[in-house]
Amino acid sequence: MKQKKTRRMTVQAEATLEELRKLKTHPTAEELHNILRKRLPKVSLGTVYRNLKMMVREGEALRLVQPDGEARFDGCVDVHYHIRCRSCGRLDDVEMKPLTRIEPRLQEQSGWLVEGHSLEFEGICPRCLSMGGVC
Amino acid sequence: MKQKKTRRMTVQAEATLEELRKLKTHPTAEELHNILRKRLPKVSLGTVYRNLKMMVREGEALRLVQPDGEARFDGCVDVHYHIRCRSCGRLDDVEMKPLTRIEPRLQEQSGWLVEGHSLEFEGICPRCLSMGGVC
DNA sequence: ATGTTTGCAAATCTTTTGCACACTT
DNA sequence: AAGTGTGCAAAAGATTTGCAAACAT
Repeated sequence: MKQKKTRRMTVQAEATLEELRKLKTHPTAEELHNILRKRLPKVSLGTVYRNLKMMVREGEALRLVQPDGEARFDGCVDVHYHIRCRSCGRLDDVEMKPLTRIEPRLQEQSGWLVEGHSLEFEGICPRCLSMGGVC
Repeated sequence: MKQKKTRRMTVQAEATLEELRKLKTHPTAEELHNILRKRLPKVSLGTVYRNLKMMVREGEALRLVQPDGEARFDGCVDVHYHIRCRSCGRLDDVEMKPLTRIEPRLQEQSGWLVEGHSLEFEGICPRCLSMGGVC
């Protein structure tokens, strides 16, 4: 028979989820690691990755891939959209209510079972605009 | 003064663009490399990457990042959307006309200069559906 | 002739994994 | 006590880069 595979609440896992939820900057694993080190000086990057992966699997966090392939993480799992700055790379949330009609419509005419969508904008952020597009 | 930096049309670059445009499967660099080898047995993966990067920079191809961070390339640069199968990973084009109203609307109320968007659906493809979700 | 592109291999970068030990339950 | 999570370092996978030779202009 199978093992129980019960999930344990360690200080590392707890702190990771907590800090991620606190941040609104969609940090990379490494950025989050640096922040966590202030509380837990010996926490390893590998552990951060392991816990982030668990959190994503359990639906407690989102994993967002950047154009360069690096991942950013989001502690808010409600459906929402993002916008990325082409100049400085920052990733912000967007104030826009979720599109609810497109999924059923696509499902009808496509033959796919449509289970979700992600929408990401790109452009230049206010800060970079005020600095002439370079920041 | 600056160099000219003229782009040269080598057989490798030409074949890469040609094969990519022919394919509708959004291949990875490695998949494309394998296809190219049939025509150019000694073409290197590095060269494929270099040419793909140029093509993306010049607006001749799109680079699409997958959840695992690996990139897929698309020789069609018209605005269009994709859908990814959660089961087998395939990435198809979607028949849907581009959303034209969301960008200006977002720009007005956000303070960003909005220059583009990408929309990607996910679900289960017809083939996986017919095989019980596993293919 | 000049300067860009190539093939090769080594280097880089992000993420994963094996292992022995610590810790949660 | 049983078995999961951790830290560390090594491994893996994708992409980039340095270099000398080949090639396009």
